[in-house]
Amino acid sequence: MSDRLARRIPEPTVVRLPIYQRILDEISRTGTGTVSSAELAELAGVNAAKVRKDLSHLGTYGTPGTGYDVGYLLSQIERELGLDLDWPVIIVGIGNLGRALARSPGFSSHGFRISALLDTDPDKIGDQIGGLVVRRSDDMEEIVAREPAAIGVIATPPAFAQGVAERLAACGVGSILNFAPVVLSVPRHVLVRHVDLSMELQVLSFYQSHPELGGVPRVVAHLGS
Amino acid sequence: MSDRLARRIPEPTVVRLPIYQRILDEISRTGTGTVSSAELAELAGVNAAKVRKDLSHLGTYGTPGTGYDVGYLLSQIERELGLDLDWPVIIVGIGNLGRALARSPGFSSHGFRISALLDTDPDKIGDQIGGLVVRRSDDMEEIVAREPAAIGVIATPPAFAQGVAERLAACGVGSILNFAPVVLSVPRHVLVRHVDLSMELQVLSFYQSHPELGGVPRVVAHLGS
DNA sequence: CATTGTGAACGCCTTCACAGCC
DNA sequence: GGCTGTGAAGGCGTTCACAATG
Repeated sequence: MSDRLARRIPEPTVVRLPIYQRILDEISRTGTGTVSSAELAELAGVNAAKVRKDLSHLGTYGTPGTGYDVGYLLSQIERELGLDLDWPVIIVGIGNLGRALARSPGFSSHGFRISALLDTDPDKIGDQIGGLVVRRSDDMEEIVAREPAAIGVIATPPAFAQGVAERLAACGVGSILNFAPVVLSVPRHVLVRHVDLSMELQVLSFYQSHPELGGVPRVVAHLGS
Repeated sequence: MSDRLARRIPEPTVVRLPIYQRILDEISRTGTGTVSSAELAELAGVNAAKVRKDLSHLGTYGTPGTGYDVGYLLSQIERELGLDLDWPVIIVGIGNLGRALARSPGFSSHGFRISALLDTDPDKIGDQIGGLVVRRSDDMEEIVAREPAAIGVIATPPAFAQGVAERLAACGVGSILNFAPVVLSVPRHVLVRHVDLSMELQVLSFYQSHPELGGVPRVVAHLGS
């Protein structure tokens, strides 16, 4: 189980990999050379068995009696996540949220790179945000043709999200991160993840109105589902 | 199965309830009186069996041969989610994201109501955002004592998130929505949900670098879990 | 001797399929 | 006839527990 590729990795594991990545990245800066599954589990808020099972899907990177080499494990996880590649991101909808995302460090590191900012509002077009100029949404096709984007981020009002999604898909964008509160319909080959901020509030209000069910979730990464 | 409370509702179902809620809310505005599980499923991007099973956890609200009464089902879901209650929300960290959240319609509807905006930056304190004034984070205890908050939203830089979480918990906040890229540790009775925007990008880059695994997720709600 | 990797048991959500009902 | 509610079957991730290993 240590070499081949194309072995399937369960989605819950994929969602946890970025957590391990961040933790290992922090540990690696403090100089520690090794971590055990128990330590990683503690920091990630999960149990040790899960950590070992998750990591076993990537390969046999641990040493019995010792643990995992931090730097090596980190590099393997980053490779698995594709963070060693270049991921141009195009953000459509430069309202408050779009602006926040454009300035977010997480959108400009580890292979992610914002390639364009698009909006329809003439007042916003031409604005500079983090070194990029906001351009006309109408020019999406032309812009992406010139410089392809791998990931499209939709931060528009809900009414425009489906249309934007279709155009992004037609432009060849491979995946979409959707912040608009609508269910998108896109070609089968386009991957969509949906982050609905107010949905999160509603889940919290559910559990807070049902203290009987209280003990259910401790920490949920989602955005995870 | 139609009356009692305290029957447990699976977390995946809870996470889908807000989706149904939004869809039913839209449908109810167009006047349609009835929906079938198949129609709801189509709009929610899931299958009909799941819709029926989900709804059956709330009660027996459907009519065989007809479907569900939109208005009635909507009101039942909203009651289940606690949206008929008042949920004061306090936002800590008024950077780009905090500002975006403060202005987000989803944070000021359906029982949610922003009760305070907090930041440590003297330049921001006193700013008006959506009718509220940004106040000093140092005054959190005093502010919450005067007007309790049910939900705390953390939109601070990662280094401050754990400290803010502890203070929110100490103030009696029942649940926390955390946007900082750190795993929070809080008292058992405090519910935490974590939304990590850059984690979402990493999940997308994973699937896009592994086309072999391509067919795995179609639409993921999570923030989502 | 501490810790990994993993087969097996377990639990839970999803999907099926159909009886029951309008 | 159309559609719901649900028991049963199925699938899959989690947890257990321990043999294997440095």
